[in-house]
Amino acid sequence: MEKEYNHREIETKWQKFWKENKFYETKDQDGNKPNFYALVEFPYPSGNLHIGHWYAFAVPDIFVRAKRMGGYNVMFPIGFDAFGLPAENAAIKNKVDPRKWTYENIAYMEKQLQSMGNSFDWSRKVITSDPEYYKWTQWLFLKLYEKGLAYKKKAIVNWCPSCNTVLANEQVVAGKCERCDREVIQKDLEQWFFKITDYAERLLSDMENLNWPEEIKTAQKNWIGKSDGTELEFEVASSQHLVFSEKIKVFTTRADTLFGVTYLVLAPEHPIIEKLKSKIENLNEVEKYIKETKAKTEIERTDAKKKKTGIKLEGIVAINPVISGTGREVPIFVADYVLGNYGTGAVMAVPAHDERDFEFAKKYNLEIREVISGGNISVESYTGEGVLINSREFDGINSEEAREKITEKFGEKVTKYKLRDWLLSRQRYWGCPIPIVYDSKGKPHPIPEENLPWLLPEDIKDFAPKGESPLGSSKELKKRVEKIFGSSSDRWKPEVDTMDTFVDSSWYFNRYTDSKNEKEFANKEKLKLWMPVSRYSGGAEHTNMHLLYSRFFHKALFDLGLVNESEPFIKRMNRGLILGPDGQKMSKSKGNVIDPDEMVKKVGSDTVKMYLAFIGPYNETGQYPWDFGGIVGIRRFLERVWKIVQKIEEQDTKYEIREEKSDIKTSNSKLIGLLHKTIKKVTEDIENYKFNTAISAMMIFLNELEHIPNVSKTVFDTFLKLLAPFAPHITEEIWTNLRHKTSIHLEKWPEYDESKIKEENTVIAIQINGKVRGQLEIKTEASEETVKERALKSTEIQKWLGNNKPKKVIFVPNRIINFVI
RNA sequence: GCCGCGGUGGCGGAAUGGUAGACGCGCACGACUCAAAAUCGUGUCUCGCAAGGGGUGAGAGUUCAAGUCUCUCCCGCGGCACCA
Repeated sequence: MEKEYNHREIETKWQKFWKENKFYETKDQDGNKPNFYALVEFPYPSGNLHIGHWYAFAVPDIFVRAKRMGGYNVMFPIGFDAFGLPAENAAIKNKVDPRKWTYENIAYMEKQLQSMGNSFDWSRKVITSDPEYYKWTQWLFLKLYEKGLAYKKKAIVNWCPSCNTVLANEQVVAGKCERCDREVIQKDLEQWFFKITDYAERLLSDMENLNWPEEIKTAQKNWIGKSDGTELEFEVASSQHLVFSEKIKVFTTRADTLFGVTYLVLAPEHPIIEKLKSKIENLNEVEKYIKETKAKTEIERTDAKKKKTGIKLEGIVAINPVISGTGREVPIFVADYVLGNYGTGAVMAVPAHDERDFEFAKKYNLEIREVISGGNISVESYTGEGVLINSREFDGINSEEAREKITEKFGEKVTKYKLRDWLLSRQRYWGCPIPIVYDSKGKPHPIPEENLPWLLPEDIKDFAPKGESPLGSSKELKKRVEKIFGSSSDRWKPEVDTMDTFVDSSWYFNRYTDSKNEKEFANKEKLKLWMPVSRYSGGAEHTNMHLLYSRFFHKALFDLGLVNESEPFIKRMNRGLILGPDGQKMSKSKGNVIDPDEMVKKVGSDTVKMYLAFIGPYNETGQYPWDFGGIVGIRRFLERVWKIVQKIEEQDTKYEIREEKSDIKTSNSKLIGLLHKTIKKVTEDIENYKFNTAISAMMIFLNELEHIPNVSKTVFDTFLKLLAPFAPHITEEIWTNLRHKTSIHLEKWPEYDESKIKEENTVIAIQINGKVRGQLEIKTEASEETVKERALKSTEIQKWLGNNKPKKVIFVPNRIINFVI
């Protein structure tokens, strides 16, 4: 074996070997091995692999390799989430075809990914911008459309007046356009939506069965934002007490405060304003207020810190259904702090028991009527619960009971969610075309299935957004529509928007199970073999978007009978973030970017991968700064492993004849014990994604191994197998050098023997009143009596005890004996 | 404001309620060397010559025993944010 650890040579060699021998192409079934589906979020082909990709892919590969050695038939697929804005921006900036830009990036990144030495199954690769893929995105869209889960409606969207385009919520930063810093405005547009709100309850309740970190579950819970409450109707009357037929429905979670209502507030977009137009005496001012509200961005409008504004509707009043006589008629306001898209768009205001209403009432000098005791409403609102007062027959009962009784008598029990429908239309070129055409009346019709994939037209020169999707300028698309639906002038119009890329990524994990199927998005039997995903690793930023969208999509497919289960991901792990050496987020402008290619060249892929695994616990979403010093520690470790092999090889030639027998003799039992302890620790830590402590256990073992004169080959072989998932190249090289005929990665994962972990002697701490006063080395599993006897003999302990007799003795086997005096 | 996560050496981080600081980095000293690097060895929370004392954001509590459990507070990070 070579004296020097030449990582470049070794890594290239084995990567080639694994590839040529199709090592990681997974069969759908392999003997009686159980299938295991390990998934990582597929990357966007930005053009360059950064350290974050390494952290996202190389570290879970440790788990995957260990699982494979552990006897599972593991599928670990990879692909590209290839549609999206950056390609289009590059196209506009550099006048290149987004298609060309994307596919060149993919080719380059694939090469970079190869250098990682991951055990990816490339044969199942999916690229979301391939027509073979997006054909099925479109097909699934149409299935959802048929079921009424995809629909079109007018909606208010974020619009950047200088970029001339719709922005996704995440592209709006503090009310400004992410790219040009221009103030974002609101615009009314016809848009496609998925009816995710229909699934709110199931998305919420099905979380119980998911083995996901609690933090993700609570984040999704908050996002869905369920609240149980009551809907109540208020009649509307003129100031002359003439009751109109229109009523105002309000939603409240505090029906117990109904007697404290002193006014109603409508959202500016509430339809009743239009209906009662002729009755409103100050209509001009009201319309002016509404217009002003619309000019505001949603961010501005929903800023809770902003002072509340509103305007009273003169000439009309609302009637509190529970009050007769004074206080029965209450004024109605329009105010932008009430949202049109939540609840009923109208609220009953109870200033005594709601902070916002209190603030508003103070400003406009409105009545504050206390109905729940317990607070001091002359100072501030009291939002807690309590006993009802000023509420007639409900006086004296508590809030909870009152809510039920009042709801039963005057209203209706309802549940509301904060979750909004998923807006999927994008006025963009580089996305999956929405397979819809419109007839002369503007009614949408699906593209017939035989015409899928509904191709993204290629005759577009200008990708710059002009307010309408670039697809609108395609002659080819128009012709295609005419060909299918008839050429009688321009009666039929194609949909020109494309889909949000989150649609592409909401079902890709299904496609991996059957990525080449031309007849189905995935065969149901194949799906059954792999789905649901056994373990999904990814970034915390996807908690409320990708993960929620995917869950919704999968449930919809389940209801359509297309998949076999209603949840796609059994277990989810969120990883942390790698920061620059300065502890800041890596960014070109800060100049703190670590280039993985460069690092790999310098120290090798095994070292980079292992360092990332060592940097901190992978099962927590911490932030870990890159440390050049830290990585040399790992490199040193691998070099020491390399070196110790030379020692074994020397011995091996010396003891060639009794090669396999020499092991037990030359290894002392202490080392064997440590080996089994190490197997246990590494096995368990890998399962829990605590790779950092697994590595430290292997370091401890190596430290010990280096101090043993004769290193047994089988002991070392076992150690090497533990290391194999962490450092696949170097271990493969050493393994063959040790004259093994087959790959180390096809070896069986070592098993530990609990009985061998126990050492002969254990050091027990002797405490007096909980303070350590001495130590005692004694036979493992020694009884309390023995330990006590030996401990009390110690002069040190005698000194501390003096004439005191222990009142109490606490004994924890193999750990501690504590004398309480 | 609400929700979630966290706060341990010079640094990244270890610790089923049971000897805090494993492992790695850094640093110091030593060996090897003409010398340096690399490598190897020893040491490295803190005060103290020592015996011993103190120490896991602050304060209280439970316990024979608290980094770990409970309460109050402070700080940092992430998410949501007028959701009635």
